[in-house]
Amino acid sequence: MVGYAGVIINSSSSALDRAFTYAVPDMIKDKLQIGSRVLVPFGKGNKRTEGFVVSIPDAAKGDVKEISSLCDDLPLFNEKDLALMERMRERYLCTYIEAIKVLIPSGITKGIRTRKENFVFTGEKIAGRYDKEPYRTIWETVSLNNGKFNKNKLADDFGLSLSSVTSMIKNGFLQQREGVISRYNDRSYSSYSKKELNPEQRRVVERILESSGSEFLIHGVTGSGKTEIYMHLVSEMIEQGRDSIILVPEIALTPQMVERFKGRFGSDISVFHSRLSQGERFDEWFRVKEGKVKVAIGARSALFLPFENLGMIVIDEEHEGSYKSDSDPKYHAREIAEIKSGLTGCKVVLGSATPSLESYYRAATGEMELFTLKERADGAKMPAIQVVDMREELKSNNRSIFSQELIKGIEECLARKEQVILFLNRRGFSTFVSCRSCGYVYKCESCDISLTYHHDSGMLTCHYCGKSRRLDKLCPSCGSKYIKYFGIGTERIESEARKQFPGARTLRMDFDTTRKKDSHESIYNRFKNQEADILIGTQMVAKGLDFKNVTLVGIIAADLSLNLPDFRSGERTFQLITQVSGRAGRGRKAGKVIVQTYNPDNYSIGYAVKGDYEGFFREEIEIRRLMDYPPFTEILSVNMSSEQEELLIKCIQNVGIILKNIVAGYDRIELLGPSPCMISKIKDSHRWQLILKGKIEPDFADYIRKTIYDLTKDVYNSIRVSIDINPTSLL
DNA sequence: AGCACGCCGACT
DNA sequence: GTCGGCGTGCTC
Repeated sequence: MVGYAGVIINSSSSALDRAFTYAVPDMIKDKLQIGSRVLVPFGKGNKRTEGFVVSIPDAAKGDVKEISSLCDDLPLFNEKDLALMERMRERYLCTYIEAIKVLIPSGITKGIRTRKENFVFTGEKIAGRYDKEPYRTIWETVSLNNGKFNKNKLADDFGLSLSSVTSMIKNGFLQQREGVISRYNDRSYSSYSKKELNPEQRRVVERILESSGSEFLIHGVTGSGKTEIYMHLVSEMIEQGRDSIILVPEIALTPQMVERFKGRFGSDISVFHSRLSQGERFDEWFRVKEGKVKVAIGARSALFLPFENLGMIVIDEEHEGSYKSDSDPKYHAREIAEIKSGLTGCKVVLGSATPSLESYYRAATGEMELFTLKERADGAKMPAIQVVDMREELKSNNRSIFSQELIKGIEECLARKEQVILFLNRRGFSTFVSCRSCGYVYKCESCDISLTYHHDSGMLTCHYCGKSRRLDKLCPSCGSKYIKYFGIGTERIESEARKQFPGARTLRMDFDTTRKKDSHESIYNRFKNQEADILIGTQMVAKGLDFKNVTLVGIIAADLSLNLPDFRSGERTFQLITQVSGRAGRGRKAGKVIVQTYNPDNYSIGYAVKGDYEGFFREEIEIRRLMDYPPFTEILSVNMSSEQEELLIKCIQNVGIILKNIVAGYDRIELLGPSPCMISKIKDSHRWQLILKGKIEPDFADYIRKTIYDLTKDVYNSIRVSIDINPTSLL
């Protein structure tokens, strides 16, 4: 009997997105499994192509070719992963190969192997002419460090002669054995011992463990001790012999968080840091596969680590946008976790101080269990929040970016030798530069966006394509020297703060100051050690940082995110204000937050200031219901981009007409557009979009995908099409 | 996506 | 008579 295998070809073309049947040669018959990586002859030229086995049928129709070879000893995914891949294909309209590529470490197809080295062990007892120095010392040294080093490192570290070591190996007094070394950076962290839970925390842990439900939402104010709950759950899982995955937003993968988990779980843990090299990722993936790891903590990609016995997935700060992938497959970590839960029976624990509307709605309707933690675990008080109406400041002739109230607050805080965080969600010095004489605005040549002036570098930078150019002293259009700067960024805040509070030491934490490796950690530590009084930052100061001496947080412009034309802008504003406020008063001292805004009456600002999530939820969910937005509907956005604007418009309008006809047959689906995107050009690429809103079933989505694919296949090279289910924003 | 096949014009 | 341009269609 001949065996066959269904193979997915490693090619990005969606025309090849199906299994091809190959005959399995006898040689590899007993080793080949679902998930095996193979080389197969493919196409007219029978070019050796990489593929992945996804089925083992016992018959094949028509002519089949034979698999050339098996690439690895072990398969890279199993049948559960296969089921996950199918679901991803359905949900995210991706290809098999795209799904496979998020499941396996990227390095493997590029030929990355485990790194091996020859380690030195002691051999026979030295005798004869070797029974003297330096051989005795060498033998002694090796016996104390048996198998720990290779011969070069041994010679280097202990000042031994490499040639003597080599000759001892040759004569059998020492021997070399091959061992796998990990590229994993094994920095040691001080141990972080288990903390007693308060009754509220203990109730949550117990309830999650005993419940037969699979999904839970912990709605806990910042500082309510969610992390400690996670740790207790993980410990419990380890005792039951089950593994856990802790997902945290990229931005929260701070040394602090990692430190705590490493301190608690030691070498049982794998950290999926955002900047792991391919080799390091590969090694971590295999450590998990070999069962050497019981807990993984990491960004969304850690979800796909090959745990055999998964007991729990925690998604911390579940509302965070970074849980949605921006490259294909555009999956959402929360959805993947749910699918995995369905496949493996693991529990999914979501945690947030500001849950996403989607999750809270599901908890409210009983789809998952909700826990609400209203108190900070250490008994610290929630900070008092005060709103300052910036329109009043203007009326009383204060044109500075700081309100009187904020200036007073900072001065008092500095006088008490306490620290301040100032938050503004925009980097640079000024976001809009124009000529007062002729009205010329500095815009990016490649993008439809005004350039941001960076005072540090003296450059005008495009925040979309990254292009920079020097700011001319004279207007390039009329030659006038009256250049004016509008729109504030973090750099400007820093320079104003220095002017206003000359004695204070400032630190800035934004994309520009954290670009270098470890600079994030360094700024964090410097502020923590009170080497600065005022920390100015963007988003990244909003998450997870825990500074005991910070008693004042100033939100410079709460409305920045409010005015974006996106249905989630209210939710974002609420989240941002709440998260940033949570940075104040985390120690014994009471905290205070000052929120500056031009829209003090806006509901999301109002509820955030009151710390009233439920109130915000009730109002926002009604708006969503009325407007037919998620969670009541789903959104399928179709983005098309091209350097050829005319071709793009013609093409997307054509697609629009066809889709309109299709949608007419569904009474619960609505088509919006085509229209140019908010940012209509990025990197010389013009961007247009179509939006489908309504009850979107997998079959319908697949039909739409196929239709669009057919309509654009002849312009494949000039127009890029991207389809996204429930995008994070519609910009 | 590659790759071969095929039909047509151009060139030694 | 042969080389090579790219449009078309298939890949177990």
